[in-house]
Amino acid sequence: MYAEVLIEYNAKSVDKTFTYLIPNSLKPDLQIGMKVLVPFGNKIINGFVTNIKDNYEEDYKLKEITDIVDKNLVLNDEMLKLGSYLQQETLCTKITAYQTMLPSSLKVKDHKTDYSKYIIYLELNDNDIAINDYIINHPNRKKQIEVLNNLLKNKRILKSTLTSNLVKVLKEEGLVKEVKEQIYRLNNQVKTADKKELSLDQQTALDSIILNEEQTYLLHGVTGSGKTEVYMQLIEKVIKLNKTAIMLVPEISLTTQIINNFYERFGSDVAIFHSALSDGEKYDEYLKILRGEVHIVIGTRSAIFTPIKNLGIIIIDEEHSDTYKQDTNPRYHALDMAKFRSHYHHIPLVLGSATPSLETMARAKKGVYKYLSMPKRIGSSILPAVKIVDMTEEMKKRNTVLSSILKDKIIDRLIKKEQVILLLNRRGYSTIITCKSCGYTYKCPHCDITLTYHKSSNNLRCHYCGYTVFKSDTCPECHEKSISDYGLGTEKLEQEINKLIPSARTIRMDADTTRNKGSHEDIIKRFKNHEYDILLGTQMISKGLDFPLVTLVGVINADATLNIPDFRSGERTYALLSQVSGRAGRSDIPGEVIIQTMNPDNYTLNCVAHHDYEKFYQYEMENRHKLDYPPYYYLTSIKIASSDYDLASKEITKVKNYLTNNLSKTSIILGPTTASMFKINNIYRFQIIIKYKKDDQLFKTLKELDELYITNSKVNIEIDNNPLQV
DNA sequence: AGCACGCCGACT
DNA sequence: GTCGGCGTGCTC
Repeated sequence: MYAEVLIEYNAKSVDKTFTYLIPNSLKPDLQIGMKVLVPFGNKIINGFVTNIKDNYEEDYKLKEITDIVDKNLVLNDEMLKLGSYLQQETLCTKITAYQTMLPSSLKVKDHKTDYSKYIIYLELNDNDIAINDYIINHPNRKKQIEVLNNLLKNKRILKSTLTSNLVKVLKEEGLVKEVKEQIYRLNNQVKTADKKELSLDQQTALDSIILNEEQTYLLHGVTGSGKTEVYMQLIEKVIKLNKTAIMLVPEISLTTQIINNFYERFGSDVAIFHSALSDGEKYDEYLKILRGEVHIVIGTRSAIFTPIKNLGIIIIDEEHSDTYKQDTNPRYHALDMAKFRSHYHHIPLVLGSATPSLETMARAKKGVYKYLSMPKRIGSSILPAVKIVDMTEEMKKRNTVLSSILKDKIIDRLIKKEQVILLLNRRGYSTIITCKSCGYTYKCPHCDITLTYHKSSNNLRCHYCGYTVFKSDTCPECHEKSISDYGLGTEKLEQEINKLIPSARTIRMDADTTRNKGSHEDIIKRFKNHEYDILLGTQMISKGLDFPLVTLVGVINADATLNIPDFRSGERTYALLSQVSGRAGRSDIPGEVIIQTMNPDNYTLNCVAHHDYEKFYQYEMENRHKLDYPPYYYLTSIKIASSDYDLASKEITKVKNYLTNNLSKTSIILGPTTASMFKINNIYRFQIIIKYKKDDQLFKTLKELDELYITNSKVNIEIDNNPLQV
């Protein structure tokens, strides 16, 4: 018997199978879809079995498979097919596709590593005579006799409750043995809640979703309309049919409330799966899923690859979130993978959002997806009133950070003992540091961007490569003492608020204050406990949090997100601002939102203010139509990266010619241009954008292009189908 | 990816 | 004349 094995070297040049002999000792266990150890060159490395066959024709001296990495882990037929779909879609190497599907803890270096966690019990060896003799012969060994008597009564004792020496002696006498039992690290969640009464909208949505049928649904529900309850009752229905469910959420750390809801409702029937778990935790959750011990998997993007059997429904919450697309290789979108699985099992796929992506909404309008709407908040709470404040007017009054109306309203909430959330989508202290006398600006020497000033550490940092330099008072160019800073970051905002409203207790949440594990949850918990009055931070404060005391949300600088040069910046701004607005007034007290901007007439902002998604959608679709952008056209981006500027620019021209000669004439090829992040970490990037509606030549051509650079060590090609950013 | 083999420049 | 640069090709 022979096995075809993919080698775990992620290089295009070894992206093919190698044939190995299967030794007799492994024949009973080895299956397609298992990880193995094989000799390759002069090393023993990991591999992945893609096929097992009885004969081998070629005249080549074969080596034997050394061992199986983990007998527990086998990818089934669905997973193998999903893997090859992933590989095709993203043009990644085959081995990358399969590695992506397995938890990273299984990239075993030392193959003896066992990620299973055990609990060890002591049990008696069944030898009553020896035990009796021992007790009689050693009457003064009281501790040991106590243990033996205890064992005669209770069968087993936790080893960890006894001293190691005591255990050692009993084992040496041959009286007891150790028994290992595998345990899971995350466990013992107790079901405490029952299902809630549904509103009419919720009930209609729930009833409209047909199980056992392949269909994608868009569940369009405003913030606070109770989407989570619909998900939970859907899953209950699925479980009653003895089937299982996967629910994807954007980021686990930001959605702990959803997870807790699920734990409360479903107890230990839930496995969670995301990248912040430790290797051991991930291994455990993966095993639970593989062994069929849970019916529900909740997780981030990568959870779409968990091998849960008998799948009955897939739910993607906050469907519009960018986090569902991986921005490193393989550049897959979880939605595509979900569609594959929905098709494989003939089951529904539910996309939930308050602000659907234009692509999704367009498909819903065309009837490709079934459209379900929940336009009202549940209970007595209503959507907050939103006011746009013209900051050009405020600037004249020297109110550079807080408009007078926002300041007054904050003070009002402090008096009423209510809470405030302030969004500023830029971290650090200030965004630009320049010399007033010579115009010098600090830029990163490795990247093509300006450095951000961080006051707490008094240094300047590059937010792309992490380059850090100490800030001096004098200009490094002209040595004048005229360095000054412009632009507003969260750090400065916090300081300004402490200055303007000294009585307010503020807490800041951004990438800088949440670096340590658990700090995120800590900030949320302390704010919820009303240890603070104001939570300020970047977009991470906008997601899925439910603070009943928050009645005011302020957007400090709406232009920060609006002015990002990307065709999706309007869509992102709409989603972000609606989401953060949704944090206001979640309970009985109505909420209020203040949006500060230099562009008070901006269409997108006014749609946000009127909670008018439909109007925004129509307007934005018109723009997309005029400019041939998605959803009217598909996009593919091709980047050429090299540390050699001239080489990269030469190669991108070659790529352009190749595309022009091979793609269909209906496809639009734009560029080459410098990529939006032109120089990062001393690597230069040029890019070409392809816009197409239908191009039979596209995938073939992209593949050929990709292969042209297999052996080129100086130039790298990066192909991204349906990129989120261009 | 890693490693060996192989063909042209500055050195004990 | 040799040491060593990294270009090319192979690994079941």
